[in-house]
Amino acid sequence: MSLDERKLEVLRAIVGDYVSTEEPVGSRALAERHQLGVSPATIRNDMAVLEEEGYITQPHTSAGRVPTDKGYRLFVDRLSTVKPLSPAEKRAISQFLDGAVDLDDVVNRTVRLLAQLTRQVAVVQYPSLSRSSVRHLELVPVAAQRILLVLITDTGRVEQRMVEFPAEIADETVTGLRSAVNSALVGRPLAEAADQIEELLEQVAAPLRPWMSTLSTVLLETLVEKPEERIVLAGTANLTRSALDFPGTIRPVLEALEEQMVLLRLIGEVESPSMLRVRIGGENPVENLRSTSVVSVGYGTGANALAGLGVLGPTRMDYPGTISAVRAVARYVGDLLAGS
Amino acid sequence: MSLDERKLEVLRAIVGDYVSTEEPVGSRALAERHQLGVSPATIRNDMAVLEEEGYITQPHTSAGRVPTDKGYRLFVDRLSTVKPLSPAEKRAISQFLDGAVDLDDVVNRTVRLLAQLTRQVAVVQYPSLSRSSVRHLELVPVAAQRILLVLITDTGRVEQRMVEFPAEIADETVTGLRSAVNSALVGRPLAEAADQIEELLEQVAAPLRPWMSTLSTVLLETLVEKPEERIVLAGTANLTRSALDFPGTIRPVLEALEEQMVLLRLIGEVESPSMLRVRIGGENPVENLRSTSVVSVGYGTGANALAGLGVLGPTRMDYPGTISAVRAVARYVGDLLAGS
DNA sequence: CTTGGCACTCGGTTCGACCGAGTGCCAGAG
DNA sequence: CTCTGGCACTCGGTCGAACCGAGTGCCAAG
Repeated sequence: MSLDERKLEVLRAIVGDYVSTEEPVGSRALAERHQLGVSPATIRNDMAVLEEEGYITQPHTSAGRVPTDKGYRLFVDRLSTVKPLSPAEKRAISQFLDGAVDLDDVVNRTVRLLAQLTRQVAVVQYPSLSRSSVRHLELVPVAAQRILLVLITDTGRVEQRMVEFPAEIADETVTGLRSAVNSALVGRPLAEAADQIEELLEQVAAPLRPWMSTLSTVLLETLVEKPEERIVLAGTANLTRSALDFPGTIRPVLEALEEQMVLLRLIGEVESPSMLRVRIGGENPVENLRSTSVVSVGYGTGANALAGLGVLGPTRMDYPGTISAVRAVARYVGDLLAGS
Repeated sequence: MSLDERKLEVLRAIVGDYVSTEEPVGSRALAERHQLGVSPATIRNDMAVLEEEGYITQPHTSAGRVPTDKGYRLFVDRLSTVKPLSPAEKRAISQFLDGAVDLDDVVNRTVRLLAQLTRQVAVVQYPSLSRSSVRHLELVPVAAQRILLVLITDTGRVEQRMVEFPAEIADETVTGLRSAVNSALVGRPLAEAADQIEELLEQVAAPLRPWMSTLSTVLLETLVEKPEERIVLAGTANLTRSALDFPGTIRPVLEALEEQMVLLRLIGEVESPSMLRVRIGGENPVENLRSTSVVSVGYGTGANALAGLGVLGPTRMDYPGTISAVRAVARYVGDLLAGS
């Protein structure tokens, strides 16, 4: 059942040629362009075996072969060699990302850079709230019974939420609440804040208690139960580069990309940075993305991942190049955030 | 040169039929579907005149007629009657938008709603900073020489910016700066904040001066000189609905939509709410969008516009329906923000 | 001014022929 | 047992001819 060396070489050549030419590749072309040292007829025999094993397929009888998802998988796992970035690309990364003034800026630049570098659709997640800690909480009165709660995390994210109280709230009350929540929560990971918030309600001075009750409900809701994840996209125009890659239309892909939840499933499930993941075609959990591949990786400061980023493109993509680019950008962004 | 009543009626019928069938419309079909009271031959004569005047055109000799940009323009200006929203649509708007918990939520819901309602690409701008006032400024120390400046506006926008100081900064200094900037700027429109910021630098207590110098530079830069505009999109998948509408590919359109500046030019230039603007095909300032139409309107609280929103679609769009939807959503969002 | 008639144009479709890339199989050589 | 050259076969893509039909422009008559 195992394939000998030459058959693997043939598969590698097929993937390489198909990715660059966008056309099914036949035995003659293969023999000409690569030094395999054997005749087209021999290659045909190898191809027959590869097809039987499910690594390649024929679009129709008199056409060349095209890799299947399984073929790409083997290629990615065992046949591709790392393609280091060119100095120009490395320079582009640092030039593009240095000079970002805040987190929004970092994320926006990153997603554009990644789209440009890979010529695919780029996806970048903001540092996940659930993996961040509280740096500061601010309460800003905006109306008699309303205050704006502003959360600032150690990763630089700033989140807002309106809090509505059942009665008018005095300035001293706001001050009291502010120092109470800050002393209880600053420095805490959001993921572990639930207990603190409940404790807070008990420990706080009696006059503040009713207010704190409302506030802690909102805090629990927005910080712990359903912390908002932010995701940005760029390079959707790259989907139109080769119309052949998608059956009929790119519509289902565009639809999938509009769903936050889908994007989160694609790139958000990361544990450690530098853990890179490639999902090829049908391996993908999302129905609409069965004809695309996703390369994703975690990025972060040190050993723990803050969030994910990645790119999405046709299964016929330049895996080695894309993987290098994604990895390099993730590392750079991680370092950048660690320094701030 | 002026067209008589029947010719206008014919143009209206052509636009209507073409929008719904997506096919060039001929004289026979026109006579059958509309009660114009004349024969196809007569309609042909009218069409010949309309074509000579540039309102309609023939894709090729033996095809029916299609409206030109000029034809759509006349239709929008003089021939279309307002199409009120159905009760179901009105209900959808209020259900969809009520229950938003903060500005991000409002904007996100709005853009999705608009895309769904019009079945086009929806564009919504956050309340413009230059038309907002300062509600609160917060300074949060994040490192020895760094603080995070957080601006909260009366429209609920929260903006952040990192400020780097040349030396370590003490807590009292931060407190001093915080109260200084707040007392000087709270309640001021950002557009008029420049003078205040310069004054601030002179009036502030001497020990704070060097710090204030750095801070005021950043303030000027981020609040006055290049206030950041935010824009969100939804419904790009709608571009694929009819492939015929775009010459060859939607690529140029997707590219244009990725440029913040382009979007800003399309929907950001509004003076008063309820001033609705329709840009048809070639009227569009952006090269890549010459085959699309944009319907935009300002939204705001009371008489002054906060920002713009709108939709973009093929020139062959249902103008009356789209215009009503855009107007209704803008009004609803304006009211929603006025109440918060 | 309107109408019916008529010749004309031209894009779209269908059909058949043909070409060529590519395959699978087989027999013979190494 | 493996590789190779030869050969028949398949089948998608292209080209051209024929044809159909929608739609037009023009004209003469009402």
